Amino acid sequence: MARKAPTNLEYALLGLLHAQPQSGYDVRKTFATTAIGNYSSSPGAIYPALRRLESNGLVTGKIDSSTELRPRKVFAPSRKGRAVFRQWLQADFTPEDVAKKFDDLMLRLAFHGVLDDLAATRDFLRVLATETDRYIEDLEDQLRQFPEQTPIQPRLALGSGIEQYKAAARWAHQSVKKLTEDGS
Amino acid sequence: MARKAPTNLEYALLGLLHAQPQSGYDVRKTFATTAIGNYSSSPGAIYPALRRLESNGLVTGKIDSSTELRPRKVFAPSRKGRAVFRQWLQADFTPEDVAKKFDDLMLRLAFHGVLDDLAATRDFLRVLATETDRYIEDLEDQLRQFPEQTPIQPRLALGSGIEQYKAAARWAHQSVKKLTEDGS
DNA sequence: TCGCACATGTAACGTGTTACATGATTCA
DNA sequence: TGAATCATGTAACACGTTACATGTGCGA
Repeated sequence: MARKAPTNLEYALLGLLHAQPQSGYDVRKTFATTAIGNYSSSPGAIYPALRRLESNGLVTGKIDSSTELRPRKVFAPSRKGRAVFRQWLQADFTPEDVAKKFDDLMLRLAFHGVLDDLAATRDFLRVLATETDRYIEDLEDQLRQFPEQTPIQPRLALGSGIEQYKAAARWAHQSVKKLTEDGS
Repeated sequence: MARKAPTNLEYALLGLLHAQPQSGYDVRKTFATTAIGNYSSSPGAIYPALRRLESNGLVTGKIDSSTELRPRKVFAPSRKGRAVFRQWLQADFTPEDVAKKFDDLMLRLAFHGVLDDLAATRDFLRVLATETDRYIEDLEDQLRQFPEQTPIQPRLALGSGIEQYKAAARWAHQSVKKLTEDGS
């Protein structure tokens, strides 16, 4: 065994199927119209990913012929799929994740509700907040270490990143507070 | 002809070579230690990309045997490479770019200095600022359209995105102001 | 002598992109 | 009749990831 970990797209699909069993076409619409991750809604990505999930036993597909249109294939997570998904949600994350894969962490957060454990979400956000604070210092160091004559454009680009991470940090701290207040 | 457009990694390499002709190993170090894009420093990405640039005539490589270590291959942009790079910097961008490829735009901004035209950078930021404002409204609409019973986690995840884009918008507007003041 | 920094590369693999194919139903 | 929407899929392709290969010089 020791199967390879699912890709982010596969986790995103698994998450959507947790909320509501649905077809590939349905999730394509979701990807096309909402800001979830930034996953492509291209059929060449979605359908093969659903196939992989199915052949790994993480979802089960059933043909729904009840409609008069072309039959839909509706997928739902299996018990194993649910277990794998929960483990992904609860996995530790590293400083590198904050620096390079912030979006992945937001994807996990978006689906954190399936754990049905606000304390877990609060802890997640707490770690995120402190790691983000740390990374901001890192970025500010990089800005300081730019040589004197560095033109303004790279400074601006880095500055944009810093401002965005600062906003994320404020948001994370505030969210922890919010969850602590109405969660206890 | 009608060559395929370079990848972002290739543009990033081209940009670094504009600042200073250097070897693959040199750029790997840069990628490994700075926040430039989030490009990987893996040799399996860098060396083939440099090869592609070379075979498309965008950079030229010269063996530098002056050191006693294993000889380095130092790359520099060609005339054609410089032209292609400038065109990339000046290309229009779409709302989709702001929504899904903000990082790419920051990469372009970081290298905008090679245009040596502060007015161009200011215009770039102006468009970026207004498009970002627009996208924020989009995201806030999505948040409002969440059904009543939506759990808090997806709201938080979307909220994080909104806060980050708001920070980016403030930064962009402020940068325009800064460039207008000391640029005229 | 062991390992690390320098320096460049290759091979297998998996995944996403793009473009195409198919076919039914609904509406103008 | 033709176009749009529903719905699923495949094939070619290119790129990045991971892991491996190779070889020198230097410091412990």
